[in-house]
Amino acid sequence: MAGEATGKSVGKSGDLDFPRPLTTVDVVIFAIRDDSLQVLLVRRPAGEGEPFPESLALPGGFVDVAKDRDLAACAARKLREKTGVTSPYLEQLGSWGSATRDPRGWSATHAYFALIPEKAGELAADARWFLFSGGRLKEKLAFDHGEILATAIQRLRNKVEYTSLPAYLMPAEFTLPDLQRVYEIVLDRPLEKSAFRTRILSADMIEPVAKMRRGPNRPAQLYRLKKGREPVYFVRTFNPPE
Amino acid sequence: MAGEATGKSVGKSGDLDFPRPLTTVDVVIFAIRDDSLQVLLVRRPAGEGEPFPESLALPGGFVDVAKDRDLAACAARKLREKTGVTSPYLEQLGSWGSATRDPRGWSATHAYFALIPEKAGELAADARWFLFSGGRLKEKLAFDHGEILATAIQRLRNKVEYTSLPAYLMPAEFTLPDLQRVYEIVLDRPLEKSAFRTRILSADMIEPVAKMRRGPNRPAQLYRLKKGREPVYFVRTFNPPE
DNA sequence: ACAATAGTGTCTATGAGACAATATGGT
DNA sequence: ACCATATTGTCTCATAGACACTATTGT
Repeated sequence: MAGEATGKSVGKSGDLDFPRPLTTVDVVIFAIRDDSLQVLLVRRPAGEGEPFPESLALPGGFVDVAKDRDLAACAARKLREKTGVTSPYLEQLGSWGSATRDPRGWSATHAYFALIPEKAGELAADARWFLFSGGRLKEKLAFDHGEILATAIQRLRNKVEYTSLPAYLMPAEFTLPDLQRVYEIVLDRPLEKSAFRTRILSADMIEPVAKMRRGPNRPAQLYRLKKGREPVYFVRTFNPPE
Repeated sequence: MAGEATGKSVGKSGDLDFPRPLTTVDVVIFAIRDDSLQVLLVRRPAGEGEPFPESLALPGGFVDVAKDRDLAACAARKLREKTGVTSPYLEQLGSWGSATRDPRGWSATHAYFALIPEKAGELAADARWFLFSGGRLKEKLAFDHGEILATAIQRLRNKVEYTSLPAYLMPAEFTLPDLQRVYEIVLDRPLEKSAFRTRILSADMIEPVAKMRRGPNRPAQLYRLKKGREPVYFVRTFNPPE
């Protein structure tokens, strides 16, 4: 994987004296707020030499070779710094690298995506939640972050069709109608109550707690995620997405 | 994603004078040969200062900021250099980065995986095919390439359950029993003939050519992939993988 | 005719989709 | 009693799994 002659700029064996791309990590952080899917963005600084000054961007930054053990730790650190959340659902999304995506030079970013419950920790000063109107964000993002965000949403929607991922967007205790609502928000289409309940309950992913949610109508059973934090994969998608 | 203060080693805004990780790209190349799934590996050089001298490794190497437009182009170039194949199925697998995976320092690799037909182009001198015995490779690989390879196999097996990916492992013309055999090789379990045919034929991914494969028994219809090269996603997996 | 593999049909089980029916709280 | 929502049940449909049956070649 390394050490072979790949071009003029790479010298003889063992020689590491050639230009290296910039290496960054970015995190797409999703949460359900106000009955809709929202993403956490930061405002870029306005300093001299800064690319995309004052633009909106995904939270992220350079890998710190002194501080970060590995990429996942770097992503977890950035998530923690921005949201205070320490143990969320964090999955690698992919990487984007090219000569032109950053005006400062060849750069590659490792993108992660995180799902956190609404009322998690304290938000950083420069971070704000943004919602999608019609499945799209209104504002333009710095770098290729718009593309990365679009990929993240696509991946999330896709996986929600056949996995229990939305469970990671829920508070500690929730009802089945709550969970179904989150599925519907992410998929942006209604689901059948009966089929939904059958699927979730037979997946052995949640367990009832000895409490009910009371309201102006029939109370609903409260559930919590089972210990095994692994997401569940269903053998069918929800709808034949025609 | 960049430019914020992330630690002592990162200076003030716009300052890019801090240590950068090494950036590489590695490619996991699969093909069906001799009725089994095989992967292309290279022998690492023995020069002084080379990590893992003479070990087996995935084909790959440093990103060449002068030569490579982007990561995908870099992966395609490495695939072409090793196999002569120019338009295969090439998908990003993920990235691995840490302080310790390469003894030369903090490094991050962008891993891709490729599916190519058996009798594709000319193999590079240092490259050889290796097969899995019992789903595992016998030899140890350099760096964390064993882990990357395991992830690739897992991803391939997983996707074969509900996609048409094995079609990219086929020659230009093939029969349905041929294709079923490739599914079975990758999944390492037999599939039902009838359900298999129904699924594939209703997926509208292949079309018959006006030829039959003849043998010492009933001839089989030959098919080819339809133009639209996108993989097909089925709404169910093959077996409830209990 | 026979062997061998290609291709089709039949029957059952599972789970989704549609939608009706019932249950249980607040007011 | 009535409303609103939770929860369950019924019926139909599509497709996988199992497996039997038919088709078509070479020998």
